[in-house]
Amino acid sequence: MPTITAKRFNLKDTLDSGQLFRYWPHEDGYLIGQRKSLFFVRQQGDTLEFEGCDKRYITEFLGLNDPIAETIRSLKGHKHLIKAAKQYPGIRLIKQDPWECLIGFICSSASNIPKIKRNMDGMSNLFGDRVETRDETRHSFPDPGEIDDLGKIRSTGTGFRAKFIHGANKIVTDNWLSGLKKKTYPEAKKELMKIPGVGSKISDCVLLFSLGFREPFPVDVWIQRAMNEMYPQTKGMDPKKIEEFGRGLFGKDAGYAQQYIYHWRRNLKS
DNA sequence: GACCAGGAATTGG
DNA sequence: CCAATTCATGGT
Repeated sequence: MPTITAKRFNLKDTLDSGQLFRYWPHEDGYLIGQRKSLFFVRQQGDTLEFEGCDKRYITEFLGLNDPIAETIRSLKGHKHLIKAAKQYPGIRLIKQDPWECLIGFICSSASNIPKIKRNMDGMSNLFGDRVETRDETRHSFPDPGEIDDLGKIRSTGTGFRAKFIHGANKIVTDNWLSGLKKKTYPEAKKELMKIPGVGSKISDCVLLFSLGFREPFPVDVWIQRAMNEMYPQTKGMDPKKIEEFGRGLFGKDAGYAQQYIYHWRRNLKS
């Protein structure tokens, strides 16, 4: 199997930090689905072994070239944050397929990770094609335009989000999504929020986890909780205010700050 | 501004 | 165990 060297990287923490939904523990690694592809990755110390995709792709996907030392340096004045980052130094922001990411986070509203996984697997099974890697079969994630049956979308347990997914499927294209990368953060966010079911939090997730932006600071209940504890002055602020507070505090690396805080707080005590 | 949609997961008693 | 609460968005 081909390999890559990845220092101070942790595959498990990265995958389990709530960024993507179609991955499955397999043998002593993971199978990962992204649109038409299905690939396998396993970590052995500083070495990543992979199969089913090329080296350039997986390096980009896992954020292995992110200047993480620089990010930590620029955040080092924030002692609460550094505590979280030190506990999970191997987390990276991943760069996933924007369309699949968008639908995943539309599913995420008022939901939870196991259920989102079921929604996404269900839509792949109903609308996607068979794909195989290492003798395992999964289904690809459908393209924009292919998720065209509201009843089937409902049947995967998406509930009131089904009509948002159906609506997004009608108006979004891959080209439109890629075009957002060239815009500024506020402009790209404004565009994304035109999609039904996409508010401030979900657009920030898509910008951060698929379109390469680093300054979004998506605020969900876990971030709100953690920020209230770490920065008491945020108590009583609504999510929009906390988002502004976080971006003001952490600046261009607010996205990484958010990811450290989220994973740390969710894994606290248990 | 408060409530609901649909429902599994999580928390509280 | 069973009941209450959680949860992001858009519409009323």
